[in-house]
Amino acid sequence: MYDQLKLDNQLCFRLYTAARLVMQAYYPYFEPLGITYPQYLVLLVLWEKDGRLVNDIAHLLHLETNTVTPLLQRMEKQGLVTRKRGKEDTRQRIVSLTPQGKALEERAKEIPNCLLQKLSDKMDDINCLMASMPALDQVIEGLARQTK
Amino acid sequence: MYDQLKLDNQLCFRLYTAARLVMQAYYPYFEPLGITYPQYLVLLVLWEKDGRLVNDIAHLLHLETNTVTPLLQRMEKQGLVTRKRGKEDTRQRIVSLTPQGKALEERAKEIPNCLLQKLSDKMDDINCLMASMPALDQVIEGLARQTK
DNA sequence: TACTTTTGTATCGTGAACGATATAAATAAA
DNA sequence: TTTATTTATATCGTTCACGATACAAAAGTA
Repeated sequence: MYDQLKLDNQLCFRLYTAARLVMQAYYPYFEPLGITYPQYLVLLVLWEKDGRLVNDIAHLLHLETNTVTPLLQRMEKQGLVTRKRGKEDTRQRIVSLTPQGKALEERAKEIPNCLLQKLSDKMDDINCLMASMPALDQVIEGLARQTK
Repeated sequence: MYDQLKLDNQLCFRLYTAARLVMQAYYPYFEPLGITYPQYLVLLVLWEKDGRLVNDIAHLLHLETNTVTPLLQRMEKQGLVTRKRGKEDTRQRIVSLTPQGKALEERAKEIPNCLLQKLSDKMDDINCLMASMPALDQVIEGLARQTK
């Protein structure tokens, strides 16, 4: 058994597991809003700046457009966004929030705090991870560069 | 726009993105072996100890059995594992490595180092994250507790 | 202008991930 | 011993995630 192949030694396994479990922790709050975690991410970027192109959203989230397109189609069907064709460039899709989509911001704003409260006994560890966010960003940037 | 709803402030988005990008970084190495990242995780736990039950694997990976069962079925079809019924308890499935599954360990052992080399210019950040692994484990434990 | 390439999005197929549900075997209770 | 409950897997339906591919519009080239 090679040490580098032990689950206990693998950073990636932690990231993979932590990401999934945090998403699961979000779901009790998403359910009343009728959204999923990736849909929440799309809403986050649209709440920051409305009327974006599919490609912009995909880049911001480090996703492929063939992931984002069906995601947006589902969100359109649910009445959260509209997908209008671009005026000058008719290939483009301009994704905009509907009133319902906008209204969710108010209802979502407390969710991050709720999650933190759930983990109030792990506050030291959370702070440690918060402090590592720049390092995470660097690694993400390094990995994103590879695939270019 | 609420600060806590900015993508830039969200730890979870980093975890989600980093986990996906690390998986993508693995794929060039997985492709010659014909496996996926979740299949690699199953192999990791079987290389550590062969002949496990579906439930044990699921618990170790923090996955549901309804995720693991189809995963193992695909791995069986590819000839990486066998799934034999338990002798005493016939509901159980004893998952064991085939010779091919065992043989992959030798070929996989250098993969983690290869990944590290790819990120050699981000070594400081990697070390920072390695140092945060106990914090990540604590948060994972905290979140896993919630869903029980 | 006609042709080629690039760009923006969409479709398709496959493998996760998970909630809900099913099923059969093992265990506990009546 | 019958009945009820728990346990170990499995099946189904939906949503991601992504490689491969398609396609039409836009931009560049001959």
